[in-house]
Amino acid sequence: MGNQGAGDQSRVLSQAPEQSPVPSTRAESCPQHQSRVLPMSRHQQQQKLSSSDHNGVSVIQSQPHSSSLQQVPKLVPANPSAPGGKALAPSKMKKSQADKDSDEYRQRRERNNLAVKKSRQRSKQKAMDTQQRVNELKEENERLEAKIKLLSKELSVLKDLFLEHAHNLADNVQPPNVDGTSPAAGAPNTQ
Amino acid sequence: MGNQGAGDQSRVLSQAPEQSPVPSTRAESCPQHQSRVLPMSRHQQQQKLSSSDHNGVSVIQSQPHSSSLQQVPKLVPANPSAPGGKALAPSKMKKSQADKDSDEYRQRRERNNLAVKKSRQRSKQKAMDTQQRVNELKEENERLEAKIKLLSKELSVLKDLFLEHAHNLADNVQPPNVDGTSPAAGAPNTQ
DNA sequence: GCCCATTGCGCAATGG
DNA sequence: CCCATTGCGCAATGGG
Repeated sequence: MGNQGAGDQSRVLSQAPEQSPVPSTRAESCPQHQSRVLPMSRHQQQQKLSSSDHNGVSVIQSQPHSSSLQQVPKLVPANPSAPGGKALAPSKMKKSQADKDSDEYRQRRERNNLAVKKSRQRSKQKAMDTQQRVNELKEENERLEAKIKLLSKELSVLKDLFLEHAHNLADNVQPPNVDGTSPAAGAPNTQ
Repeated sequence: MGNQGAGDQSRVLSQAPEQSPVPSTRAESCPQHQSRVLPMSRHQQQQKLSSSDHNGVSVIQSQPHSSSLQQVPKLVPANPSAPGGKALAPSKMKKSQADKDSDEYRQRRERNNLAVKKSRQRSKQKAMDTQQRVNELKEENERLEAKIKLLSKELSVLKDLFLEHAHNLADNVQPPNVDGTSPAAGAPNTQ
């Protein structure tokens, strides 16, 4: 959605009502610029790991409302427009073009691109780690379940043994007594 | 990297060596086009969830080598250039511009953008689910550990009881018999 | 104020 | 041909 252009000189086709809720600042001109050699300063490693370099992309950016908000130019090519109010003259705008050609701008972009690449790589790694953690935990879980099973079995065996023993006592120690008045060896608690 | 421009009509500033390792296909003109209202056909829901709509971005695309490979135009605005060989005349190129303005192209882009948004949303969701899974498994683990602890304790208590009982037997059932010839009530297996 | 990190977004290539 | 996924660059924004 974000796309909107002011100086569209052709191709109006069917729609294009030029709605633009923010009629303010708009870029008109649109030279090609680019072709930057990119000094690759900074860390200058130019890893180029996942290099595809598939396409040459030129991006023409118009700072519409962002500038109208009179914010700081941030990374964007020092937006000298937006004098204070909003919606400046729809004339000269090749200015921003120059900004994009600026050495500084390209450097900033380059650095940001690296940062982005790094960030994404980390993000992906983190995701993989999390998945790995899931697998580990699942394994651990199975181990624990098995142990529980074992312990339970052991416990039941021991209890049975106990019971049996009690019976033996009842049978051997007090064989004559059959009326059930025997205090011990009652219904064994199966707990 | 990829960026390069040919038809910059003004503003050359300092650098701009116009290197271009791929002298082939290049876009020159650079109208603003855009302002596309985007019919939002297809599903036309226009969720606009994370809407920022921060900027209007025009992208001028040159299909350098990809076209030289004489591949199918894919999504790119039907690249009629690349007759067969490579590196075509650096002249007319407003053609591709028209392609980008094409209704079809915009529709394809729009659909792709939606697909991308959807895909990313799912991806993010999946990541969150995985994280959630980790938490659940961790909890489950604790539960199991606790259970193991409990069972172990129970088992040890039972064993002690067993032992004690055996002692009692030895002491009460056969107090007179001290020579150890008694068959029963030997050393209880501690197992 | 600058820098890096993160995030949303659009484009294009590619896989299914 | 369509959609899904992925790599990438841009810009906005957050935190130091």
